[in-house]
Amino acid sequence: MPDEVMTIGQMCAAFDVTPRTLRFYESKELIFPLRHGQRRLFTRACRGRMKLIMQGKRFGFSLEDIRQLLNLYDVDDQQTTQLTRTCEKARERLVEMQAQRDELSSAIAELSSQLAQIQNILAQRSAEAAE
Amino acid sequence: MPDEVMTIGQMCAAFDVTPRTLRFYESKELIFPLRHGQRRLFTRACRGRMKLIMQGKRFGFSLEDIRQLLNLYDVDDQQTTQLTRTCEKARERLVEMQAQRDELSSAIAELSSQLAQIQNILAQRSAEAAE
DNA sequence: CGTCAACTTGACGTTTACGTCAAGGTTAGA
DNA sequence: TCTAACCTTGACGTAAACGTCAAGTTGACG
Repeated sequence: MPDEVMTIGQMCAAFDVTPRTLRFYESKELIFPLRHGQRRLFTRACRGRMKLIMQGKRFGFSLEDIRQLLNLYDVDDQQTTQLTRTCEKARERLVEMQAQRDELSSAIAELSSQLAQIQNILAQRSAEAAE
Repeated sequence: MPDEVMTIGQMCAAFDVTPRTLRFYESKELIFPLRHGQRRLFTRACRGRMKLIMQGKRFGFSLEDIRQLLNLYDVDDQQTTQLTRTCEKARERLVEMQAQRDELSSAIAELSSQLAQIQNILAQRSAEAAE
């Protein structure tokens, strides 16, 4: 059952993406569906890769980054190289993400503060108007 | 002195942007430099707007959002409409930014955890290799 | 007067991750 | 057998915010 192969439509439903997305990923060599005639057939391996792709996207990796990481899986049987490289990439990304979050946090604080100021002005103004 | 007018080069130095950026902003009607012949001259008002633009960008507003907010300043003398509208926009943006930060935080947590897992595997493996 | 740096407009290019047709092939069910 | 649903490739379009030429002007300085 889990070895059942899936059509593109089923894949779309399963991963909440469009056919265009899956074809695009294939064209970028992120997934390698089989063929039955012209039709694509997505194996269990494809689904595994798709899971990793979706995760990678959440982490903010580019598709090209993801492709490279996925390729290491294939090439490196022992997977030690792969794991080491993945660690490096993950650490780099973590640093970026943390920096991004810090910047975002301070921007949030700043915007909050400015919003409060404006609301003060408006409150005063409406108080004056009520005199 | 503060009413001194600036060339595009001086503006670039002051705001750390390229000439292309300033011309682009003018074409998008975010700033309205004077002219001396063909040359652009950036007034104090321009610099004020540029400050707001740079802030807006930090907050993640699009240039189009920023343009609209800036325009309200000009149109609305009493500025009450402007301030109210700005508040709305700011609140909307704050919600988005907070959501973004939350998502980023959970992605960071997830990636950290996965990184830790991989590092465990590698640690085990190198321990085994040392036997 | 020359020239060099700084300025101008115009227009096409870049990036990423797909969206959106168009035109046609295939297959399952009535 | 016919049709509707699903699939295919190909190719152009989209968004944002500029980058990157090219070719021509202008202004200050020596």
